[in-house]
Amino acid sequence: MNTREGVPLIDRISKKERHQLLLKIIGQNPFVTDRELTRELKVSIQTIRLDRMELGIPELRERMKQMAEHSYDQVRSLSLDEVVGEIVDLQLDKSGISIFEIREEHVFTRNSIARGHYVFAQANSLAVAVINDEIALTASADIRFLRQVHLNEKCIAKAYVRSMAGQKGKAKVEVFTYVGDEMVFQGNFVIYRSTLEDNSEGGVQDADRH
Amino acid sequence: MNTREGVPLIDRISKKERHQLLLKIIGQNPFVTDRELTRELKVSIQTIRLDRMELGIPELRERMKQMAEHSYDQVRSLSLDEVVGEIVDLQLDKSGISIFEIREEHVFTRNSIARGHYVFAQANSLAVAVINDEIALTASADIRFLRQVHLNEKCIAKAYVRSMAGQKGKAKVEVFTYVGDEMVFQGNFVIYRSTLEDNSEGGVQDADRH
DNA sequence: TACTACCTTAGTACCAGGTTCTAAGAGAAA
DNA sequence: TTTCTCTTAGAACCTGGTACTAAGGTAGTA
Repeated sequence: MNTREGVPLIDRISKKERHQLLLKIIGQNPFVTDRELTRELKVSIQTIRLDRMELGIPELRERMKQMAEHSYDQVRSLSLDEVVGEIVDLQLDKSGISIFEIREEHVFTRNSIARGHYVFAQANSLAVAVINDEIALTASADIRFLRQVHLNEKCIAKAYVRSMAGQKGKAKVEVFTYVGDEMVFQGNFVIYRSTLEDNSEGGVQDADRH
Repeated sequence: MNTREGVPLIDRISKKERHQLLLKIIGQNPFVTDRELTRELKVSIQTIRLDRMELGIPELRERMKQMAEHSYDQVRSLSLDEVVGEIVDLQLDKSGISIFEIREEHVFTRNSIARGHYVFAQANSLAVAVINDEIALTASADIRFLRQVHLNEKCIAKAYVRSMAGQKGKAKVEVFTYVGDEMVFQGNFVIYRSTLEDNSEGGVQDADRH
């Protein structure tokens, strides 16, 4: 044990401890190089590399690549997220259907139950989308969460336009969300609509909606 | 101009065109190497590198690093996002305040008005957070969007626990959201709570909540 | 026609941050 | 003493570049 004179075990830590420390350091800062790690852990660069191998930690560049790819995927899926849920059927001013699968990022980590606002967001997005109007905004809503929705469940929301209130600027939309044939959510939305209200801005109500 | 025999200007494009193409290709796939680009653009690797220099496009590794750093920041801010909005005051089972700033990603691109479900999400998160319970889930809600919220506006949500319904498993929470001193949203939430319901699982109601 | 400017290509040296492999020493256990 | 694990060292090699020098083609112009 460290045959030197008075110095007994100064900062000599076990392999296991070093591995824990290594995981922690890389966890906190994934952009650290092996050379920087030698300074923090006081071992040679070869040891660092053996450690990474044992722990299955890829090299810095690979770590960055994975993060970059991950973020690229995320950005792409977020930009698709104009609407929460995928609209699979849409009859403007009549009805619409959207599908939304509950993933990790939508649930409480404690119990894997979906956060209410994601279920709401799907219904809200669909209620807005189904209104054939340039500007459609939620005015109010009356909602019920009928049963908990869990990780990996697929929510199918169906929206029906119930009343156009004589073009008076508001539409009522009813949304039912199902998992399988169980209803998990029900909401009555009142949606503001812009067109044909007071000033007819002419011809925009057929603008491209997808 | 291409002194060879019959072949006139076959896929000989101008520098400008090549630059446009280069930008497009890297835009579509930031993970492309210079070597791969030589195959797509039919020029030498030196030309590719001169082009990148002129256009100020960094090398592959630098591009990946930037994306990774960007996503790292995002992930960190997202993981704070257990709750939509930042909770600045919390008196469990009594009241809470959260702040949420409307950014680009929260608005309709057309008119920069916040999507309703973000405003709802802030209120819903706060309503759930204010309940001092292991498991708290939204059962139903009655909400009003009182005025549109625009890009860069700061929403301040205040939640008040109105009734504990005699520990019967439900709590009523009222949430008011303001921009400045204007009320923009109001919601009445009914929140399921787990503890002290039918089976007393003992001592968990003081579990760490932050 | 020659001169000049620009574009393109080739090649070399060098770099960071590694992998892979061989080898050897130190300390502890059998 | 031998054996084993842990640690360190060093060399060869890899990818995806940068930085720099040099040379050839092409085009326009005097």
